[in-house]
Amino acid sequence: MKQSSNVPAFLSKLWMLVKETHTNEFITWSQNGQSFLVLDEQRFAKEILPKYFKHNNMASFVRQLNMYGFCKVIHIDSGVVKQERDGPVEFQNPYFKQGQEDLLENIKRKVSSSKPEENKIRQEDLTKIISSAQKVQIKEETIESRLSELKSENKSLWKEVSELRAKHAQQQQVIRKIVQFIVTLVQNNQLVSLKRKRPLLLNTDGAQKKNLFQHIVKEPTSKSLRSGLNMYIFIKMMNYLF
Amino acid sequence: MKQSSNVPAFLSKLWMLVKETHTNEFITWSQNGQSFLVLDEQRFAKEILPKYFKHNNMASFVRQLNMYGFCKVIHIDSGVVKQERDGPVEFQNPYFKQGQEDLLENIKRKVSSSKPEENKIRQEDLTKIISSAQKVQIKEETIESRLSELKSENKSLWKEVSELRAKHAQQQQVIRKIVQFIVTLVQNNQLVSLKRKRPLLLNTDGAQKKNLFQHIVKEPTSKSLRSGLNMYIFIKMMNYLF
DNA sequence: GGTTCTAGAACC
DNA sequence: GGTTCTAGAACC
Repeated sequence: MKQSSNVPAFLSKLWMLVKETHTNEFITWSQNGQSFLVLDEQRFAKEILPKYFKHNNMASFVRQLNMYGFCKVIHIDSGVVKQERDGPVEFQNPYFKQGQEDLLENIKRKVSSSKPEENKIRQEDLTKIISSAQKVQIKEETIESRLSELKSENKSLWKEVSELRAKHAQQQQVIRKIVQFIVTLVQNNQLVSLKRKRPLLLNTDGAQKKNLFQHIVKEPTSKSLRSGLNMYIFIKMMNYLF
Repeated sequence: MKQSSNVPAFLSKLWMLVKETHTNEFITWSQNGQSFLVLDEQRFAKEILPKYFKHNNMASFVRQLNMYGFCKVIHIDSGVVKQERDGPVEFQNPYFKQGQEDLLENIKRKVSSSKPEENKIRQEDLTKIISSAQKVQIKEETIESRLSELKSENKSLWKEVSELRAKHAQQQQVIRKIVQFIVTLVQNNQLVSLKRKRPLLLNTDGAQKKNLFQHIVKEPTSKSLRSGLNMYIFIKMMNYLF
């Protein structure tokens, strides 16, 4: 089989109508066979149409033609649209040509009302967009909240760091003063009464600790430690401390 | 003047067509005067229409009727739509009633193609929505970035706080050890050689400082300070420090 | 997929 | 605002 089963009823009937000679008084091919003409619209509608279709309205016939992609051919005379009254009506479709019945299968009926779907899709899309926008907004609010918390925490932390640094500096000062106080005591020979003889430890492992001492005591300790005895007391204390 | 100047040409012509007796063969009021009938559509279109309008097409006439809110009246017989072939066509409009010409001014022509505007508005709205969504997204990214920075800063701060606290505790320990060391020295009477007699200051203003001492020295200082002389040295040191 | 009524849109 | 061609949409 060729295409007859694939062609809608309307196209088959139209093809027959245009081709059949006994209807050529009302509907026939145009001179070049590229379109067809309806010669007497009123009689065609009332006498011919009901023989092929379930109506006798030209409007319904035209609706079907448009449905299948047929367009009315506008006649132009010298650049001016000239639609002569009661003249023939001409319709054309790129796949409706005289002698080329095989082209009919290319004519497709336009899908019925795709717009509702499009509108629905648009509404769905809008709904999705709005929904996701709300989610983004909520997320943003959450982040803003978290940001606010972090800022607050940060502020507290900076404050604590500042206070701790101050405390640290203060304690450093306290330690320095304590050591200086002891050094002063030693320098004033208030501990001379202690007469024990012990080896000077500074020469053995004091080198490493000297830096630590100097870091704490502004005054160089060397002056303070002339006496081996004072040095002994001092080193004992430092060993005790660090 | 009443309403004649406010009524569109089509409505005036239609009113005239329906009212005039010489056209009643083709177009006239229905029996109850609530609608009008076109009795012979084909002859009406070809013979009457061109006398009143610039065409002879029933379709154009119907298009205008729809444009002005007229609706075709469907005839129903015993629950079934019965559109008798070649029967009269009936149209109705709530403001087109026999004998009530004053109602005509209420009939408004439907606005021409409001849909393009709606579509444009929709597109504009969509554009705005998308634009604002992008802005929100950019804002969110900025906030996320700021949040990340803050988190990082926060982490560093927590680390520094931790370190400072440790340092503080360590220094506190150092100070405590220093003081304990000195107290030990005093307890061992290594400073007994200093024989100066001085009043005991503790009784005068030592009360406030006692707490401070106890805070630093774990061992109660009272035991360590049995000797007035040792007490003197200790207080001197504490005065020096704080 | 066919028929009908109404509306959109371009052009006048 | 009017006319024309085409399309939407409901109903069959």
